[in-house]
This record gives sequence, structure tokens and C-alpha cells, in this order.
Amino acid sequence: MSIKVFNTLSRNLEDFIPLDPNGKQVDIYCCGPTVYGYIHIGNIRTFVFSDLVRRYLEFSGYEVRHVMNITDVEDKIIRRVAETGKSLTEFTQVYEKAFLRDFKSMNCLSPHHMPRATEHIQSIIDLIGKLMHKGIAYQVQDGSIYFSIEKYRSKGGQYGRLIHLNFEEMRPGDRVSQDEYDKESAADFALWKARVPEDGEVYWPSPWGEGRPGWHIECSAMSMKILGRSFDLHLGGEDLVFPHHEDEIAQSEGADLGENDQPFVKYWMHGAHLQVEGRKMSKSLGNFHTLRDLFDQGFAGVEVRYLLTSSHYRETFNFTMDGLRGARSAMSRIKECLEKLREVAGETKSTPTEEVISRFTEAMDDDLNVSKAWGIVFDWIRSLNKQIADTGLNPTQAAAALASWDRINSVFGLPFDPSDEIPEEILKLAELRQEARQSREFETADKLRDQIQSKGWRVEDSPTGIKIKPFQIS
RNA sequence: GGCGGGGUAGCCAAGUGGUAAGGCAGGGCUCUGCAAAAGCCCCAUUCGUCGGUUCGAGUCCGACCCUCGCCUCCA
Repeated sequence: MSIKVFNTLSRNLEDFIPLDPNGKQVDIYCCGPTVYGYIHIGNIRTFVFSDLVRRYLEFSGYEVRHVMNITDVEDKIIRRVAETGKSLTEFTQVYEKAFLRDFKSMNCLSPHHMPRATEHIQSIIDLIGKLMHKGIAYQVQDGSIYFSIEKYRSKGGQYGRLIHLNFEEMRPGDRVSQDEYDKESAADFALWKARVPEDGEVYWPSPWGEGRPGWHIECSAMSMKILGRSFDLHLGGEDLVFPHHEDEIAQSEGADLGENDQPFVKYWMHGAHLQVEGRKMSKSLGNFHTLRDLFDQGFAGVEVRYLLTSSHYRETFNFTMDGLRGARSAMSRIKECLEKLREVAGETKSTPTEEVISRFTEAMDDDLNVSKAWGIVFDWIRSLNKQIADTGLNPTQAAAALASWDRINSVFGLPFDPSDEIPEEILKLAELRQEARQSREFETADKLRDQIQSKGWRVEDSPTGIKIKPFQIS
């Protein structure tokens, strides 16, 4: 009956039970983008995954409070800012806007809060202050502040719950960057990075001198500020398990270590990465796709979103252009069925059919088993098609089917575009063609059909009359 | 080296002890003046390999092979 999710903390399926004693409100935090460039199809997968989780929680009757951060200060950003000569805000605004546009085009629901790191510097400083006070953060010679994993553990903090790594046996030094040379231990991470000349104008004052936040601290500070010290669900891509999320736990629980033994987050869910054409996506392999690229190739948001929601979030997904073309066929199948249902239903309204909804729910309750859920939906579509063709479907049944789809699609969130307005000119040509057909002047009719097609529209004859659709190339 | 995913039809993919969902592609049919579109039907004696447990194994156990990822840039 209840939702089961795979919790990265326990590496097990767990019943999802919100912290809210009334069992009603659910607070979720999704790691948002670092705005230094256009996001790619892999990023999109993670955001669509988070959106699916939120939508399914809402479908299940929870009141969701959804926070997604915008990380707008960080090493790569600072480097790019220096290269471009723009101000930090000028630079990040471009990519933040582009991100929001992509996010919307995937029909992702807007989070209730989208805090920017640069607007929460004070919260970040306060949190670092608490960690300093606890004695689990320390300042090094250049002024930077680091989190001490050793001190955290010696005071009872548990480090490594997410990643399950043996830190005693880790080789120090391999990838420690130069600005971190005087850390006490290789695994320690920066909370506050002291200002260096390369940072340009990107710095803030703090009790420890001018500088900027480390990479992980903003998520701890902002999530706790908005959602409180403990919340239900934290989401992100699998690469964030370590170090980002591990460090978030340490910072957040470290700040009131010994005073509060509540876990920072109850459930952690991580989306797997995707590959493109069977290989890791990379610019050098030429298989690096941004959403813009796919739209430029004529694909629609609904097709990309379907493809990304057609396989389980914990499995590596192989994104292929073939798959995307297949998604187009699958989507048009659903679209056709819905159109026929609308014709039959007319103005009649009804409520969802219990049977298909409960089967769908059962599949999704099982850690979002979308493959199974889609199997149920397509079985259902086929049986509807059959009913429409064979026995006929009365308007009430058709309306019930449409209501069921709306309910299901409140979870899948497929943005079926409203049908394009058919231009007057095309309608006129189609009418002339009909007249020609009726007087059996097929040559004239075919010429008119070609003419219509050359203008980007396709006319289809069906038993119930003609249909005019936009003509898709590819 | 440590940790963790995977290997099911041409491709994608569900299925954790009872005899292989679903999607795409392909084939056939229906409808049609012809098309197109759509719909329906068909499409894995078999689940990486070899052993074992069991009345029964894709599912459990053991060994092996292959593949992908993480181990302080990353969605």
C-alpha cells in the first residue's frame, strides 16, 4: 500500500514514511545545477527523475515542499568569470535562465524554493561558525576553513554512511589540489576558501577573512534554512553520493553534534547516469547532447521526457537517437488514442477507472517501477483501441479513460503540445481536395495533397472524415 | 586494489521459485480511389557460461567470463 524507495543510506528498499507526524507533508531537496554552462541530457535525466519523484509523491496524496538550489559560486564559475571578464551575476544569469528554460521545456514542476548560494552567504557563514565553535572545523595558514573528519568522528560523528568507504585505507594525496596543501588530512574538505587574486571580485567578508564558500556547504546551509534541521528526502545524481552528499551530512549533523541526534535526511535517492550510444557522454566522442541540440534536430520535449522516464532511475540508461525516434512512435500512439477518446467523449465528463489506476499505483509504489507502469499503460491503450474499433465505447467510458490518463500523466508529466492551429489556406486547399475526390478527379486531388504537404501539413483520410496534421520531417 | 551496478529477442526493457510484460524496429492483415496515418494480429522452447539445490530456476547457491560506474571536477 505504501511507497517503497531505495534508500542509499541503507542500500535497501524502505517503506516511505514522512517525518511529519500527520503523515501529510513531505519535504524534499534536490541538488540543482551549477550554472557555468548549458546543461546536457545527463543533467536533464536527473532533473526529470527528481520531478518524477515529486509528482509521484503528490499523486500519492502528500503535500510536497520542494527545494532546488542554484549553485552560482564555485571554482569553475569563478574561472569562467575571470576568462569572460563579466561580473559573477552577469555570467551566472545567462546559464541560470537557460537552465530554467530547459527545465520548463521538460515540463518539470517548479520547485517551491530555488535558493541561490550567493544569496545565502550569511547562513553559510553562520553554519561554518557553529562548526568552528564545535571544534570540528579549523583554519589553515592561507585563511581557508576546513572540515576535520577526524575530529568529527572523534566526537561521535559518523562519516562514510552513504559511500561505505574504508577511510583508513585511503591513499592520501592523489588528487589533492594545490590550494589545499596544508589540510590536516586528505579527506578534509573546504568550508570556506580564502580569497586569492584569481578570484577577482568574487569574495565576501567573513569572520575568517575575505573568501567564498566551499562546494558542499551551500546545500547544507540552504536546505536546513528552508526545510529545517531534518527533512524527508534528498535527491541527486549518483556522482553526488560522494563526496558531496557525504560531506553535507557531516556538516549538517556536525553543527549540533551531541545536542541533536536526528539524522539530517531520512531518505536519500540517487539517479544513475546515462550513456549515449553505449558510451560515456563526452565532447571528444561527439555524443554530447544539450537539450537545444535535440530540439534543433526536430525532437519535442514530450519525446525526450518519455525516453528519460521509460527506464528505472537506478539503472544506467543508454540514450540513443534510435531510442528517441522510437519514443516519437510510442508517443504518437498515445496521442492518437487520446484524440479518438476525445472525439467519442465530447463534452461528457467522468472519473478515472479504478482498475488501471490501481495497477499503475502498484507498479510505481515499488521504487518507481516505470517500466512496469508503462507496460500497464500500453496494455490499456491497446484494449481501448480495440474497444473503440470493435464494440464501440460510449462517451462516459471514453471520458473515464481520459480522466484516467490525466491522473496517470500527472505523474509522467508528458507535455503533449496542444494541436497547432491549422492555417486558413491549408483548410481551403483541403476542402478543394475533398471536392475533387468526391467528383472522382483523383489527379487534381493528389496534386492538392502534394501542395498541402509542401506547406508542411499532411492530410489524412479516415472513416470519420479528413484529418490535417503538421508534417514531421525525419 | 576497494566498493557498487549490469548481462533477458535486431534494439530498449519488466520480471526474485510455478513455466518469458511492455515499447521500438520487422512481417502479415484491415481500412483506402491511390496513398498516408491509424488499428489489430504475429514475432524469445529461452534469459552471459558451467556446475549445484529443487517436483520445478531468468529467478536461490557456487565458480567463471564480459561490461559499466564510483574511490575527493562531475547530474
